[in-house]
Amino acid sequence: MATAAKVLTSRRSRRKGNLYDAQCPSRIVLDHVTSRWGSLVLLVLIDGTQRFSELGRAIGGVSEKMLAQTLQTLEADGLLLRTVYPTIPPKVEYSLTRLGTEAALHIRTLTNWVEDNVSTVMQFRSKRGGLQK
Amino acid sequence: MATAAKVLTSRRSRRKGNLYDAQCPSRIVLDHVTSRWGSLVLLVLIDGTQRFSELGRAIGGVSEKMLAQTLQTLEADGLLLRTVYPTIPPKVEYSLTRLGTEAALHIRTLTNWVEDNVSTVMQFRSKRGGLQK
DNA sequence: CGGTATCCAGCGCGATACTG
DNA sequence: CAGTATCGCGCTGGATACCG
Repeated sequence: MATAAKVLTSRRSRRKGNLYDAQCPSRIVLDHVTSRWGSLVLLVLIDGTQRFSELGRAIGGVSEKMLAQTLQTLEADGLLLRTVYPTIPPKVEYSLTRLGTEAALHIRTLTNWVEDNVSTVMQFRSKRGGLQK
Repeated sequence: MATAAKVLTSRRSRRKGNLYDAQCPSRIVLDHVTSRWGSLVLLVLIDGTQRFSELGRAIGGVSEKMLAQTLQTLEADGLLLRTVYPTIPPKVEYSLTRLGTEAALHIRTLTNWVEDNVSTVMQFRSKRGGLQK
């Protein structure tokens, strides 16, 4: 139906950016804050400044490589601040910027909702008897 | 310092689930709703019921395989409802459940925030001159 | 139309080793 | 301590073909 197609088109054009494109900046930033380790870093840093190794221990199960990569990305996005103390041994602290704090609070809202509703979801899944993936 | 470790421990135990474990149900559900195509499906369905091919066209760039897989996952999670009309040609409609609507609105809040702030992030990135990944 | 089945290329990510 | 460099495997996901 042409009408249905038209409705869809108008719906799409109403959106500000289009997250539908993988190259879209919004999509990229969204991927950063919702990524496996990105979201956890943001959540941990809500509680305050942390050092590199503290972050690693607090999160758990993250390799140094992925932690460093994640931190670089979030810093480049302006979501967190990296402070280097030129001492021996070296000491580097990470904290949220204003932008990062906003992002982190949104992530926390989302994760809180998930945690509040996960039992409902799991009941649903077990009834269906499958797809425990 | 032992104290720092203690603080961290107490911080972690304060959380309800621990998203830090990849096998944690909460983490899995979070991955589903924030996944590449999962979030887009939820956003599109806020506007109302859609057929399989309509979803595909509305989202754009998604393969049939990934769309089907995403829809199965979200249906298994109880986030969306799949209605099959046994006609020829077949017709299948997808709509959000109450749970799915809640999730979708949270996703929309997050994506709206990202779109509102993406310009700030991009300015930040271009100043730094690198990491356009 | 609305899927499933199969194949396989790319790269995300962990493991390991090394550095200032 | 806080990383970077390199290698290799595993799984995600796209392309293609087929089905009810």
